[in-house]
Amino acid sequence: MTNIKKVSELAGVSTATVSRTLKSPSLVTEKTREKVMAAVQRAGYRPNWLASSVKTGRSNSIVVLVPNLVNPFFMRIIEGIEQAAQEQGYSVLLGDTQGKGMRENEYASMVLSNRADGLIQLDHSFPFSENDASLADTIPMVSVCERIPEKRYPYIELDNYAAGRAVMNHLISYGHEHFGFIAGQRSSQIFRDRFAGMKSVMDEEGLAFDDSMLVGESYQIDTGIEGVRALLDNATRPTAICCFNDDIALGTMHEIHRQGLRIPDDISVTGFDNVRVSAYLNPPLTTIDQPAYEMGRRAFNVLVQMIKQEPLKRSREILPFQLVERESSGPAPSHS
Amino acid sequence: MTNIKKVSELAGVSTATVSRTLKSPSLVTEKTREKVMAAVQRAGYRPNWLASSVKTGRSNSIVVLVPNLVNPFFMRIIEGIEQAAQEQGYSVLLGDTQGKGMRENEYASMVLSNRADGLIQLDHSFPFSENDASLADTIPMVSVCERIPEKRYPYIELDNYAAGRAVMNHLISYGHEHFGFIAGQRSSQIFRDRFAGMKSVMDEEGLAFDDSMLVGESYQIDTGIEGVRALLDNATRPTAICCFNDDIALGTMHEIHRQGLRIPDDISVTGFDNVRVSAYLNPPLTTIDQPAYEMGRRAFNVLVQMIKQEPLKRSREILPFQLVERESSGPAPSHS
DNA sequence: CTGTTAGCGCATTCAC
DNA sequence: GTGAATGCGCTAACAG
Repeated sequence: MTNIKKVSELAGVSTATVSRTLKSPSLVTEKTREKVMAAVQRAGYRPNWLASSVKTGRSNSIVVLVPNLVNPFFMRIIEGIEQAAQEQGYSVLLGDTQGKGMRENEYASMVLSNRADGLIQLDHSFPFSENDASLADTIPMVSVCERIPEKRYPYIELDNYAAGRAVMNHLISYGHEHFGFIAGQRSSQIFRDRFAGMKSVMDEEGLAFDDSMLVGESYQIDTGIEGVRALLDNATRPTAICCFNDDIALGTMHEIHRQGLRIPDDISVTGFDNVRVSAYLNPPLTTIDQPAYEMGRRAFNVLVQMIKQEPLKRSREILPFQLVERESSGPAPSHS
Repeated sequence: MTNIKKVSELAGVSTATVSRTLKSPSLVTEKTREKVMAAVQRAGYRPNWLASSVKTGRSNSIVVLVPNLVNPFFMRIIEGIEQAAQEQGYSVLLGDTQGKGMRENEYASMVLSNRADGLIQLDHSFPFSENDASLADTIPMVSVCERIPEKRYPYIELDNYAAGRAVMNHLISYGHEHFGFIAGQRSSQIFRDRFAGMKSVMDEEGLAFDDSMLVGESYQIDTGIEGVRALLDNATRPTAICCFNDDIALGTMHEIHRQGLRIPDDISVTGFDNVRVSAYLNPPLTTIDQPAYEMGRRAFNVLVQMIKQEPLKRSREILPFQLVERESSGPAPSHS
């Protein structure tokens, strides 16, 4: 291990000068700078990042808590986070929680032990353990795309209510009247917002909603498959199915095809997220585009402000969505 | 910042005892342990991870270099790495390189500065800069799914040659004779292996290969789209297209459909990776399944052995693949 | 089993 | 502009 002392001896200066040369070169004469740099080069010296972090008390790392790594929507958010972090000299510690509370606790405690300076949560749960909760009040944390209930942490999200309305308006404009809904986690705020948005339009149009048309409990492909089976068992079949993310929509389309039905001729399908593959499905999926990359960037920027104790302009950022109309949705089939 | 000293005063013991109680509880009396734990609780104390790492010299973190975060195949590998790391008390620093050499250099240098103990490379390039290369010889590094040429680092990969053969045998058994190939990065070893495997079977069967039937330069959806356009412009149209990953296959299928052709009736399509969505495409994709998750786990386990300076049994692990036959491939169309 | 002591490698006072 | 000295928070060696 070549350390700062060795370099200082090699250069014939003090350790302080070496440190200064590397951190704030302007404080040092050009001549000594050259001497030091030559010695650094010759010794193959790398400042020990751990040691300097102990001194400054900041790790320049953040933890990102993500329920899983298979949902490409999350990855796109993380890409944005990572990019912004990289630009500002921060590193990203990946915390794949698998949705398990204990894992969340472990990763969250990394901030408490100075291993990371802040935390971005992609799920809707409060990640700290009971025991840590009291310590957690002052630590920098941001949630993105979801929202942590009953807590005052900043969050970045979509106007999910308006997005829900957009989807429903779109389908109604095609003459649909019977809808199926396949949800993800129902405990989260985004479910409530999206669903409320959809229902508000139905109410305005005088369309009835039946509880049996709402199925699904998780954001997975299989949820779509099982959802279709349940929905098509109903007395009145839906002519349009609203899926609460693109993964569910993928399973939904797959199962509809398997049953020999056509999309959108027999049933229209819509999603949420506008994941990369959605544009290339057969047929391409109508969905709500979320600016995932940008959401990630924003989340990091807000987090960094908290870390640097800068005052936040606002603790809530709502980003614009866009309804992307593709071929998976179309006119309702005429009555037989 | 509550530190170990405050806790020691609160508990009426020395700092060493506090440290011991937390790290190796068996070395202290039950009674003092209780005293200390009570004080820890009361002070809301968390050991400063940075400080203890400076002492031990190990960060218990590793860096994972990944060309991009949108390819779900990579994410599955990272999931395996992260899982294995978590089990052994390591954290994963995410290094999204975007395939850029400078980014690789930066992330790789984290190992040189004690920010991480080791490195897993998912791309095929040597990640260190010219300048760092000499220091890099002794650092723990593993590559997975790709292989770093001219270097002696361990790697985990598939028998890509055999997999290439399997794909070609499958298609030939369906009577295909005219093939198109849409490749990803041609500079990598896996391209050479897979392609050589395919070609070896063609040679054995006396089937000719024409350079114009090989197109594509990157592992992206668009590559598939452009690839199809190029291939279908040829004098003799292929009846089967071998894509070098599932993303390319996705674009390929999309463009074939857009041109009004049917899969597999007019053209068969095969992929590589068996990404999660591939099973749900319309039609489902025939592809080579790679045990990505397991590859990630293995890579981490090998890396940890290197970090701990344990001798490696072997520096090369070949994992089994599997040809997954789905509906995107079928009998060659009969001659018109 | 516990306390004292001495660092880990570096950044930052304070003199000069 | 530079050097000497101090300490970040913790762990490990040694004594007792």
